Amino acid sequence: MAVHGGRGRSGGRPTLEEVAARAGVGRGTVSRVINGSPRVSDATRAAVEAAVAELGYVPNTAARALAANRTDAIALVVPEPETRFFAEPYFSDVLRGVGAELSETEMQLLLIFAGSDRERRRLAQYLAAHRVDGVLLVSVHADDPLPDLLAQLEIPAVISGRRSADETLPSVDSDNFGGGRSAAQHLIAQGRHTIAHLAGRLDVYGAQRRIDGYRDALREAGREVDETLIAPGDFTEEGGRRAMADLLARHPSVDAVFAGSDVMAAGARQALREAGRRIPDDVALVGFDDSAIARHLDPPLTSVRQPIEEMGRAMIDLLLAEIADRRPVASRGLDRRQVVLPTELVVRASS
Amino acid sequence: MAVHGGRGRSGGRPTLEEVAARAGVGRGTVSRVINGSPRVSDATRAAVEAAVAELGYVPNTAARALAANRTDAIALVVPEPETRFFAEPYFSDVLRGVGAELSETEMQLLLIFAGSDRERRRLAQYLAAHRVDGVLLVSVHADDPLPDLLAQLEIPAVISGRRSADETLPSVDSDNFGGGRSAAQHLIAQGRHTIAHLAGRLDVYGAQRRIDGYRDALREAGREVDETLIAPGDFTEEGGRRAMADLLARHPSVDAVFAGSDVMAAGARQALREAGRRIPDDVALVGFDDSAIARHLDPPLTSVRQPIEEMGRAMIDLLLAEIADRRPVASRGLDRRQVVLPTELVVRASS
DNA sequence: AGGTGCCGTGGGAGCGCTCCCACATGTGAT
DNA sequence: ATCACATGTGGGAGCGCTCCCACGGCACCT
Repeated sequence: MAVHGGRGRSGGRPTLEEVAARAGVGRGTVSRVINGSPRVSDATRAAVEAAVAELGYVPNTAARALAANRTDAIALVVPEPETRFFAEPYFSDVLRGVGAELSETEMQLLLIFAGSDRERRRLAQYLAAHRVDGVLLVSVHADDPLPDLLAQLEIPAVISGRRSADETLPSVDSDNFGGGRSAAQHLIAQGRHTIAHLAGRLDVYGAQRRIDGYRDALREAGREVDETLIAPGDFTEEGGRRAMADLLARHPSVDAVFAGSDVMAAGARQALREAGRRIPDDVALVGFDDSAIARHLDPPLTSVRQPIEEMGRAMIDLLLAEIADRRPVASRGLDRRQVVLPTELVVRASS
Repeated sequence: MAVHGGRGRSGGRPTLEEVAARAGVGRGTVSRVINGSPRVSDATRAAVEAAVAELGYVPNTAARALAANRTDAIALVVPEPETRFFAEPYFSDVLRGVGAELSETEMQLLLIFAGSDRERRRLAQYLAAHRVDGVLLVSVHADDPLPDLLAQLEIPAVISGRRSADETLPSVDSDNFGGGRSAAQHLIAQGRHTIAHLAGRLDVYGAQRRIDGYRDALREAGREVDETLIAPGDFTEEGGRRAMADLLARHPSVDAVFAGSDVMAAGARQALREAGRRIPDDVALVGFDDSAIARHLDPPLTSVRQPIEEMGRAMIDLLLAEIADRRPVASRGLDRRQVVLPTELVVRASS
C-alpha cells in the first residue's frame, strides 16, 4: 500500500485507466477505441464510448506525444516580419486555406514568424526539439537555409512556390509563367504599345517566371523585349510606387503596366496619379494575386488570379501525406510531389 | 539483458540520462541545470553545460509537459472570424505587443480563432485537454460563455477590455471614457455645433464608455445631449458607412463626427464623400485607435490613441503572474488585477 | 477429436522528464 | 569532540499514454 508521489490524484482529469475500469475493459482496448482502431467489437466500443462520455474523458496530449513520438501539430513558418504578414493579403489567404483543410483533422496549426535573426534562432531551437510533425514554408527566398535545416532534422516540409525549376522539396505553386503571359497578352490585345513590368523580388522564383511569361507574350506578338521596361521591386506598396515613378521618368510614353502583385499595383497607381496619368485612359494597369485589394482599388484592378486558398489546401494534403509516409518505413516515390495550380486573368476597369 | 521495446534507440536525440552519463553526474542534477535551479555548484553546472553542448541536447517538451503537468504555452483566443482579425489593425497590434513580451520567455504563443460554432467547440475541447497554461481573451462580448468555461476549467485568463464596470477576470483596458471625452471636447473646441457619434457594438463595454465620455464632454460644455445623434455601428467599415449615411439623412446639419474606431471612421468618410461633404471643411472627423489607417486616410485622421502594443505587454505580465500564482498554493489577493492605460488624442488634418 | 487460424482483448514495458526523499559532505555553534 | 543544520547530489517513482506480445475463444478444416 504505497501512497508515494502523485500530485493531487483522483481530483484531476480522468485517465485512460479510469475509463477502462469504468467500462470493464483493459487499457489497451480503450486506447484502440479512442484512436479509431477497427479491431474492436461493436459492443465493447459502445461500452467504452459510454464510459468516456460519463467521465468526460479527454486524452492527455503530452502523454500521447511522449509515448507515440509525435505532436499532432504542424507549423506554418513565415520567414518575414509580422508587419509584412498582415500587410500582404497573400498570407492570410494561404492561412485560410490551410486552416480550412486542417480543421477536418486533429492536427493543430502553429503560426511562426521568423523575420529577425532572433526569431530565426528561436525557430531553429523549436524545430530541433521536434515540437511539430511537419512544416509549411511560405515565401522562401532562394538562398534561405531553412529547407536544409529541415532536411537535416528529417522534418517533413512543404514549400509554397518553388525556389527554382528543380525544387527538391515537395511544393505547391501557381502557374506564374502562364499568369505573366496572359497579363501581357491582354495588354497587347488592348492595343497598348509600351508595356512595362514592375517585377517582384528577383530572388523569388515565381517573380522570375512572371517576367518570363511577360517576355514570352511580347515575343510571340512579334515585339522586341525592352529590358529597361522591366523594373525590379520588392513586392511592397512603397517599392511599387518608387519603381513606377522611376519608370515614368525613364519612359514617359508608357501606356500599360503589369505589376508583379496587387500591392505593387496599388503603389504604382499612386505614382501614376501623382504624375497625372489616368487609369485606364492613359495607362492600363494589371496586378497579380487578385486579392481583396484588387477589388477595392479605384478603379477596380484587372489582376491575375491565383487560387491561393486552394494552394493552402494542397499544401496540407502534401504535408499530411509526407508525414504519413515517414511513419512506416522510408520515403516512397516522389511522384506527384510538385503541384502547380492554374492562374486566370480577371479583367476589371483598370485596363 | 532485455532488449525489449524502444523504437530506434541510440540513433535519436540525446536524453537527460545520456547527458548525465556524459557529464558524470546524476539525472536530477542535469535537470536542475537545465531548469536554472540555484542549488548546483558552479563546477557541476559547467560540466553539465559542456555535455549539453557536445551532445546537442534539447529537452523533450512532451516529456516535460507530462511530468510537470504544464505546457509552457498560452493561447491568444480571438472570438471572431479570421477575416475580422486581419481587417482590424487592433488585433495585429495586440499580437505584436504580446509577441514582443513573450519572446523574452520560453512560453509559446498559440493563435486561436473561435468565430464559428464549429471553432468554438474545437476550442472547448482544446481547453478541456489543458493544452495551454493560460489564455488571453480579446474582443469578448458581454454575454460570451468563454470566461465561465475557463473559470470552470481553472485555466488562468486575462481579458482585454472589461466586459462591465465590475469585471471579475484580470483585465487590461484603455481609458475609453477619457478617450471619448477628449474627442468630443476637441470637436467642441473647434466650434462645431452638431457633433454626432458613430458608436461601436453596444454589447462591448468599451464602446459604451466611449459614448459616456462623449456625453460627459457635451454636458460639461453646457450642451444638451441629443441621443438621436448617436448611431450604433458594429466596428466595421461597411457599418460605419451605413451609419453615417443614415445620420446624414436624419441630421443634414451635422458638422462633426466622432467615430468609435478608425475603421468606422474610414466608412464614415466614404459616406461623407458620397454625400459631397468635405473633410474637415464641412464635417470634422475623429476616429479611435490611432491605427495605421488613421495615418493613411485622406485626409489624415484625428484619432484617439490607445497604447495597444503596451496593452498586449501588460496582458502577458498579468497572465504570467496569474499562472505563477496558481502553482504554489491558491489565489492570492486580487490587488492590481485590473489595469487601465491612458488614451491620448492625436490631432491631424481631418478636424 | 485434434489441429490451425484469426479475432478481440489484457496488460507489461517503456517514452523522457520532474519531483522529492535520502544521503553524503561541509560548516559553525556548543 | 558532538550535534545541528545547510548545501549538493543521486536516483526511485510516477506522469498517462502507445506499442506490442501473449492468450483465450471461436470457427473452420482435416
